[in-house]
Amino acid sequence: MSAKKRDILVTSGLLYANGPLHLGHMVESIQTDTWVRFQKMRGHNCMYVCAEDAHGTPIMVRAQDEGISPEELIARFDIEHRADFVDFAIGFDNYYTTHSPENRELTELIYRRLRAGGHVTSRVIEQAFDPIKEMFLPDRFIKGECPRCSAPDQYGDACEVCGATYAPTDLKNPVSMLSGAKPIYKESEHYFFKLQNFEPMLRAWIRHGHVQPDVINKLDEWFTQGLREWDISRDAPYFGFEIPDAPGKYFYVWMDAPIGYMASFKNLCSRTGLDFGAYWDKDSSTEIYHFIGKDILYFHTLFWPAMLAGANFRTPSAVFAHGFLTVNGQKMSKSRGTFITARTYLSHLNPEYLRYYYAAKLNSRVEDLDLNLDDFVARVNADLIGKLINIASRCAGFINKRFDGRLSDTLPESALYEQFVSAGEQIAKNYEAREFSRVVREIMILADQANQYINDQAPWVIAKQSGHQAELQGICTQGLNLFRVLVGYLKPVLPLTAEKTEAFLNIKPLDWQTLKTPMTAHTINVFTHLLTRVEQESVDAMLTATRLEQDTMNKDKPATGPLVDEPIAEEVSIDDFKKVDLRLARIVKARPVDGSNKLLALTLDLGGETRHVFAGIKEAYKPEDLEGRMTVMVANLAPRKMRFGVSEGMVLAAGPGGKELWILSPDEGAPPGSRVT
RNA sequence: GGCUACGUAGCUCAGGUGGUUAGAGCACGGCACUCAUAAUGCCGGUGUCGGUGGUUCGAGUCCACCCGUAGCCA
Repeated sequence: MSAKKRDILVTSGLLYANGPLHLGHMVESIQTDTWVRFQKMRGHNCMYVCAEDAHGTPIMVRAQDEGISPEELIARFDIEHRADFVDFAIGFDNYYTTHSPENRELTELIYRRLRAGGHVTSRVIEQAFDPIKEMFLPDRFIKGECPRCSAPDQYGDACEVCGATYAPTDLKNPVSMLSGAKPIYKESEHYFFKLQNFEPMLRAWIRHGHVQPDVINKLDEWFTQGLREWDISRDAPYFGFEIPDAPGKYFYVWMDAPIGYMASFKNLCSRTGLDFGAYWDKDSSTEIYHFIGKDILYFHTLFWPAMLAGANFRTPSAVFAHGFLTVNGQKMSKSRGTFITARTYLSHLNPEYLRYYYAAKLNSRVEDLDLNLDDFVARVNADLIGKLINIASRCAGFINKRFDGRLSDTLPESALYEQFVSAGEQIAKNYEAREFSRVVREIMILADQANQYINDQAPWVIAKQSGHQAELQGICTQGLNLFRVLVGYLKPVLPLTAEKTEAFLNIKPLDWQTLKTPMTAHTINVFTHLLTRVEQESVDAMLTATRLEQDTMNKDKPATGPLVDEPIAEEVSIDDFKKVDLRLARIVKARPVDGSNKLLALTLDLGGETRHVFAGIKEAYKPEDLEGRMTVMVANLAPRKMRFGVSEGMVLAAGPGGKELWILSPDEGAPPGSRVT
């Protein structure tokens, strides 16, 4: 262990002040908090700051919808988020907001320096504009049909059905999600950060151990595509900071968000007297680490270091990305009832169960982490209750009852204790490297050894023999000392259990150094429940509650579905309906149409008469699957001349279109030509 | 669609630079124990290492393609 005291600043990703925290957010907070607590236990000066991400269109729009100011909205989520973090024992040294004077000042400073350095340019671009709401629309606020596969209801940047990416101008039948109006296109001057100016600097930076090895490949891909200018401005109305010397223009939320890390730290400095410059100046020798999710690598490994370098600040020591959370092997999903919020979890389960389970599965790589709820129950109960807490539970009774809480003066097996102490260096290395799953594995191997020791010594046998009082006291003292070391090693993961243990053992807060000396000739308190088993019923109750919340939310939201997308048409009389002559037909032949990616040419047998019909169902059906099938057609529709020939009728089908289209089939037995009445 | 990563026992995961019969925990079966909110210890079986082909004396480990999962596409 290096005796040198390190100065470390740690951040985790900002939380968007637009919705509740869920168990996916907690992966990052727990990972970061565990690492920070470890550094503090090692005696380093480690500060953990974070903030609410408070700007941008979604927040502005939501506040409008709720009839409140954005400030009121972000204040509400700030309170909710803080409470969630406190209850999960996330020990921020400062939790702030990007909507702060410090952040405005720093954002303006960085912008001015970038501009002075020639790294900012401006030009007029064309952008979608909602004529009713009178505001420019982000891509995610425009929906329409995919230009490639015609899937309806797709966002302006990518199609979730076929995976195509495109510009919102490519969408067919685009509508604004805010007003339902068709967007128009308007010109506006935008400001750009010239990221490409920093390519050599960034290429060097990522090769010097500042990012994980598996991230370098991804970054190489971006370099290969070429770095492009980054649009850092948005037009009013926008909730954010106005750009200096540019009235009506605001900084894009992603511009001031990472600066929020600095602002939160600056706020901490003003409260505690820490030296801001010692951490952020260009020649700073302190360490700065950002823990983030893999989805925001681009911002943290390219834009952010480039912005800092361009504004004459130091760059981060490292960016640590983690994967996403899945629940029972699948993406968290509201419809599957696995979109579990932090608060719902907390109302049913102990936060340390989750801290332990995540730690047991986290490593230094950018890998997704699965919360398997059956495994969660089994693992927590087996490891924490069966192995760890049990050690104390099986020793404490004897010490409390037979020796009035008094531990023996020496350890009977000091070599075993020394072995536990020396294992601490490897555990520390793995903590430092964020290999928490290895940490947990190593600690559990030690816990097994402690249980073996007690089994071998059989204190319950000794207890029945007269004259072996000192031996009994020694065995239990040994067991409690091993337990104390294990809890010490797990303290970054289980701070609350560690605190209860410290109270039970009647000792000062554990750190890495104090573990090296055993606790002897000392009086402990009466053993109390340090941690209880996870009950399957609690997990079930949490899932039930999650489903209920989801149902409630769905009721509040306007329904979606075919009836909403296309309301039932105007009433007609039976005579009107009878004008349409629907007939059963057998599809005798189906073939693709040259030059059309939507149409199939169908030959239909009406039981004596043959019709040729073009049907727009090519994306939904293979021709060979249709041949021989019965279906329903409009038989008296006026023939229509098309580019590919004449269509003599129409086949009935339902669905929004594209791949989502289903033709009608009659029950078996009805002969072709039968009229539908 | 392009790119990146991942895909090992029923479950959750280990398996630097390719090398004897592929490992651990949980679960499961047997035995022991009873101090412990049944918690512990000992013994035991378990896998065509996603698929196909290739490089090699030898591949879970390297290469190609395919399938599946996740993310990114500013």
